[in-house]
Amino acid sequence: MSELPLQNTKLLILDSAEKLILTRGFNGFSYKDIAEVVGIRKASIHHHFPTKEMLASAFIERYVHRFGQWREHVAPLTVLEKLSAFLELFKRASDNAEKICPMGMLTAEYPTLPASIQDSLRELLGEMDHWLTQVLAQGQSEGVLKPNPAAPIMAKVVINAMSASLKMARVFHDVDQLEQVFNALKVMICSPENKNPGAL
Amino acid sequence: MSELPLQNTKLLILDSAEKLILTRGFNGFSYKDIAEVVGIRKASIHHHFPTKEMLASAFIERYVHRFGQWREHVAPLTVLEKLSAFLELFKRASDNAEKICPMGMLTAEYPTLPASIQDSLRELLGEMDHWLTQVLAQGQSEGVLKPNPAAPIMAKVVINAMSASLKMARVFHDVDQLEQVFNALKVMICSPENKNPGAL
DNA sequence: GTCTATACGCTGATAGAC
DNA sequence: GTCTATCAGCGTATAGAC
Repeated sequence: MSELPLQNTKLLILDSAEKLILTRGFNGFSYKDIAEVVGIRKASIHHHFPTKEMLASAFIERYVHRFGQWREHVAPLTVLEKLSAFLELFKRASDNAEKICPMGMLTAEYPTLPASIQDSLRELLGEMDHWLTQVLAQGQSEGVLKPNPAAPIMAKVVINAMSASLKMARVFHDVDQLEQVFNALKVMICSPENKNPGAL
Repeated sequence: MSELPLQNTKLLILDSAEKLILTRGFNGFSYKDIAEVVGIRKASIHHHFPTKEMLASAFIERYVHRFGQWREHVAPLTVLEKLSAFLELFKRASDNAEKICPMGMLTAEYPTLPASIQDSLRELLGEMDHWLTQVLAQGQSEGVLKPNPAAPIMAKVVINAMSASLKMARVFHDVDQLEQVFNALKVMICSPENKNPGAL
């Protein structure tokens, strides 16, 4: 009667791994940390995820999957609405300046990561970059965004700035920085007639 | 006759710690790694730097000091020249896409860092932010930079984008991304009459 | 599926000889 | 200043009982 979750020890492990990876990094947490959160012995974790590498793999693959779902969810929106949704994505990822995004964490740890995680990370980065590039290109062809810089580079500027802003927000306990940086980016990429702050 | 360096074991340790921190992170290297590079036993390192925390402290304080020297060095330059020098700083920090900057690495590891390192990092971030904000504000008052967004936020966009670009350049073995992102930022913040790429 | 027990390398750090 | 020897603790991971 007290155990609402039926068969989800594996899910609990994955969830706490996600939180730990996004706060402390792949090299910054151990099975002991998860065991304490989930309430089982650390040896038991190996039954669900035989190695730490497989646990991290499951995390990042779920993240890729979720991003795919999110893309479908925002597909019907306009370009400017999609950009707003993108900001919301980062704000949610921030979790009150406690976490950062997989991009910010795992690219920093990159050389120390198992090869399979490096591969999955590049896939995730590629998908995010591709999505934003497409959105920005559409905005440029519609005229709501400035024609320069070209969409692929503009996408890199936006993603990189947002990703690093998550980390700065955490260091200085200041979630507002996220929104400020985003609004600045908006000013920098939107065509003049779309710059009024209330429009987005 | 074979030993050119006179009294610099301590310096060798600090140098290799710097390289290791900027490639693998504070949590990604050990005294063993340094011992192998420098050619002494790991116990000997403690004679020069009693704790790992003190070693990291020495690294970041040297970095802050160097940034101070660099600031003096570029002081006589114009705003646009200073921005160019700033790009060069990141290109040098990249070291052929092998390293990232202290900002990118240590802000990711932030919650796992000793308090003294967290403090030094915030100091470094503050100094970089302050310098760039001043430069951008001057550029805006001179009219070479766009008046929006305001200099403090514009500085955050630029620094964040550059810092994350270092990590992307490393992941994708593509140093050119650094310069592309920088040029894009230039397009986004420079007044129209200064946009010609050859000018900077 | 979870447990206990255990393996075993690596970690930062200390003591004391040279 | 560097060495050897040693430490306690933690890391991932395995074996096998229940």
